[in-house]
Amino acid sequence: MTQATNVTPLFNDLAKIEHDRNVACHACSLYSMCLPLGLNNNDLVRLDSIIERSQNHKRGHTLFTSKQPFKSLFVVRSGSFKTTISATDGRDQVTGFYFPGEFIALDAIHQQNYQSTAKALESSSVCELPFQNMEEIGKDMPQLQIQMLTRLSKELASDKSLMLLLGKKTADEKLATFLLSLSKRFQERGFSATDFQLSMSRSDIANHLGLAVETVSRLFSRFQDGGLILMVGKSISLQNKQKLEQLCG
Amino acid sequence: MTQATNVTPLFNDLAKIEHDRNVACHACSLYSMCLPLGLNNNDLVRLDSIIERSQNHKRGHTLFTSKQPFKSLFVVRSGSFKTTISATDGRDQVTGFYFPGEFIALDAIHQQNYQSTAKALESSSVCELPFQNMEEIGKDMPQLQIQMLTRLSKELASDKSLMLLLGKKTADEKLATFLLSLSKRFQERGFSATDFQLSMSRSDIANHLGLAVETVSRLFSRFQDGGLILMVGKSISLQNKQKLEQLCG
DNA sequence: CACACAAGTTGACGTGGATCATGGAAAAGC
DNA sequence: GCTTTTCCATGATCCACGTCAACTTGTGTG
Repeated sequence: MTQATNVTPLFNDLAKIEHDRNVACHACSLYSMCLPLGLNNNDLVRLDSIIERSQNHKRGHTLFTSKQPFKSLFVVRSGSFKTTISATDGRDQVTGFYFPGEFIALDAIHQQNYQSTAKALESSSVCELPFQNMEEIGKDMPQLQIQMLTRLSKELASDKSLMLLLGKKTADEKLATFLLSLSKRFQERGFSATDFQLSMSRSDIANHLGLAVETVSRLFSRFQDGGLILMVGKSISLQNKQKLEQLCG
Repeated sequence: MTQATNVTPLFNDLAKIEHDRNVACHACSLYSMCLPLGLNNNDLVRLDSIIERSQNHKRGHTLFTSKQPFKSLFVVRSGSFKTTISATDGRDQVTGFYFPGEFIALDAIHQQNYQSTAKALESSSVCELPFQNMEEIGKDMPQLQIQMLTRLSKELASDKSLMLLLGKKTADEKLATFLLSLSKRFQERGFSATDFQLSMSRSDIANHLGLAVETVSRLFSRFQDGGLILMVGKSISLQNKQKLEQLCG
């Protein structure tokens, strides 16, 4: 525990990054990794005008649920979210975790309804993009359309990697891959690539990776014993990224 | 075997559907489920002009491989394809099977390179859409852009379902889900929903579902013994769709 | 701060499906 | 045609990970 106080200040906490609800895209700290990248000033203002910036959503708050009518796309502004889909018998699968600058609900565009359920993992906020309006302004903004295609394509690619993970990897490989994927995404956002908070529960992680909670728990312990990581509650520090990379397969 | 000759004429064989290489979109039998749907005549002609229609690709032919520079999207015109991605150690995952009217390589848009490898499962042909040109003409054709978004979103949704399958379902549920998904796609294309050819090998199926070949083989036998299906080589007939649906979970 | 309840850890044990092994059937090459 | 190779089926065995159970640690609430 004394160790914890040592380490904590370094750890990223995405919920701690306060965003003024009224901050426009051009002034947003996420600008460089968000949708508006590459738009000219006029277009940016127009995009800005259709965006609805949310209040804070508390941990556990449901952004939308599967079967609700599809109205808007969402971009995480602060905090983090998970999405899940359910089988008929209630089993569900965590299909993704979403961090600032990332889109939620892209899989709903082709339908009248959301395809999944999105929940905040911590205090979080989003930018809401009413899809009707996006279609409308998109007609005059080819650059925006390209951006959207790119975003969708990127999520597609990462979903395919997850298929490889779910279908072919062992438990160790799964967890190592997961940790490094988080690491990379934090780094892209200007945070430490080695020290961060896991905003999701062990059981969310287990579910996402197709494992049992107990297995994840044991693996964290083994990784720690092996000097790969250092965990204190939800804070994790990657001690040996090279070894983790070897483990990914 | 005598039974086989009885049944065979009914079975769909996508490779058998001959397409004149020069047939334009408006005259194509896939029109109603393909990209151009909803375009006006002018736009259709313009889209038509950038499409390069391929020769026949033989079974096993590689359309593109991962790491090759991304140049074009492809739409299956006849036959079928599989896509795979590989782990560093050579293990690979069949990420999808593609039938007439379906897009291949949507996950490559955001990168310079293809993210996966695409192989023909049988004698097949494709329409090639050079992406540069698509971007170009897309600027004046919002309807085309929407179509593209919709297509991407649809694949995203089906990938999420596959995650649920890979992460949470038992072997029986996996296979039942797979068979019904094929059934649905054949039906959408105007073919029998119950009698069709499996153009992919057992091992492709196993790989795609995160199972061993032996397991798939055993399951086919068990399904047949249980009166759920009737198989002769690569031809399958779904005898009890209702029971299969119950099995999906 | 104490109480209740959810989340996480760890051990013992069981099992679904992988792996290994063998033989037959179909397809591909010559 | 014959040979070779790949594909498929089925039985015997094994093991990675799930399940069950008991305990500890965190967390939110009045």
